[in-house]
Amino acid sequence: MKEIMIPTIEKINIEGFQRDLVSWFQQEQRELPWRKNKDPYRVWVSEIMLQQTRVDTVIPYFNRFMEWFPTLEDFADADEEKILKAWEGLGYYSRVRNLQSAVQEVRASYNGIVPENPEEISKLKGVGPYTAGAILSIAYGKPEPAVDGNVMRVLSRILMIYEDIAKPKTRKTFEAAVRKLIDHDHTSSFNQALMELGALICTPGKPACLLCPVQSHCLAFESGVQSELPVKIQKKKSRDVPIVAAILTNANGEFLIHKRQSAGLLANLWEYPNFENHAPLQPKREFYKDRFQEIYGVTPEITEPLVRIEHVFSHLVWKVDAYIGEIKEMIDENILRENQLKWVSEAEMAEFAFPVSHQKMMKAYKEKIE
DNA sequence: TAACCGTGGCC
DNA sequence: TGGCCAAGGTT
Repeated sequence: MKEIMIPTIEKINIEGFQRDLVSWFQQEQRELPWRKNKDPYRVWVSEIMLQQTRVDTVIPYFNRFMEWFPTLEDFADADEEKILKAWEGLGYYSRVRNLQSAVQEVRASYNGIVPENPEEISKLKGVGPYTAGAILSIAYGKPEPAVDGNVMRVLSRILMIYEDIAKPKTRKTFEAAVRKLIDHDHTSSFNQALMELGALICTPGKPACLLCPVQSHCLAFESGVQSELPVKIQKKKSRDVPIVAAILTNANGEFLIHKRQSAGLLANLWEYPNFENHAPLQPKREFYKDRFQEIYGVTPEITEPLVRIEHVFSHLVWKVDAYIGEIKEMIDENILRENQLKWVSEAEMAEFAFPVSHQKMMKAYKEKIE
């Protein structure tokens, strides 16, 4: 175990920094639903939702989640369809499956009490270094670092750290810095203050240094280099994936939906039948009909084009060509089951979680048939 | 380590 | 308009 050196930390007036940062937070913090109390379950849910997701996006999801699952036990007992529906549109869907798995583990192994030490809490699915530190410091007052993108940006400027924050090992440098800087009497406020400052003042583009409560402690401001920090290498471009999809109906006015596989992209979500179109120059309708038969065991009549949708993911882009089609013949129950297919009415469909691109397909369909 | 894993807002 | 960004974790 090699000790991490941060030479510039010697230049910081630590007590003054703590005082200015914490008092600013205690006066200026936003009122947010997960700040109403320190219930570890609520803190936990909020931290998972907030991973890579903006506060304004999370707020309505969090409030609805607490209505649906007020306690840890309620969530532990919920069925998978319901928890995915609670997450529909938030993205990174493994978060909610890991959260339920972890909550069930807490109930089974810890008598329903979220563990308050780093070793145990870090074993829970979906709880990494950041989330562990956030729960421990916010809910339990433990002096643990909670290093997210905000904290790395803020402290890279305060301490003039030029390490590339896109590299995983860099997080350890900032954890070491937080361990030196953290106010042991106000762990919750201190950690949240670093993030709040990053969100409101010490922003990526043009930081509002003139409004900053810790400007007098900031080495980057002192040197006028705050806009050069943090150092972050750019990620490479994502690739395009051409997709053909179809909203398929039967004589009863029902829609054919398909459950995605239990691992990987959009795992366990429902979707309209589709496939990767590796032969985009093929003549359309008969070719598509054959592909649907090969993949799903159903033979639709593709009647007309519906809409083109671009679905941007972190690392790839779906270029979706959506069509409308009909299935005239009766499909055997075994075929439906084996291929994870289901006929549902419009009302029933509302119980299932869909990716955003497929929600857009249905929206376009409804507008078209009006 | 680097790739995978969503989505919406912003400039 | 396209790249960047947002309270990351897993493999």
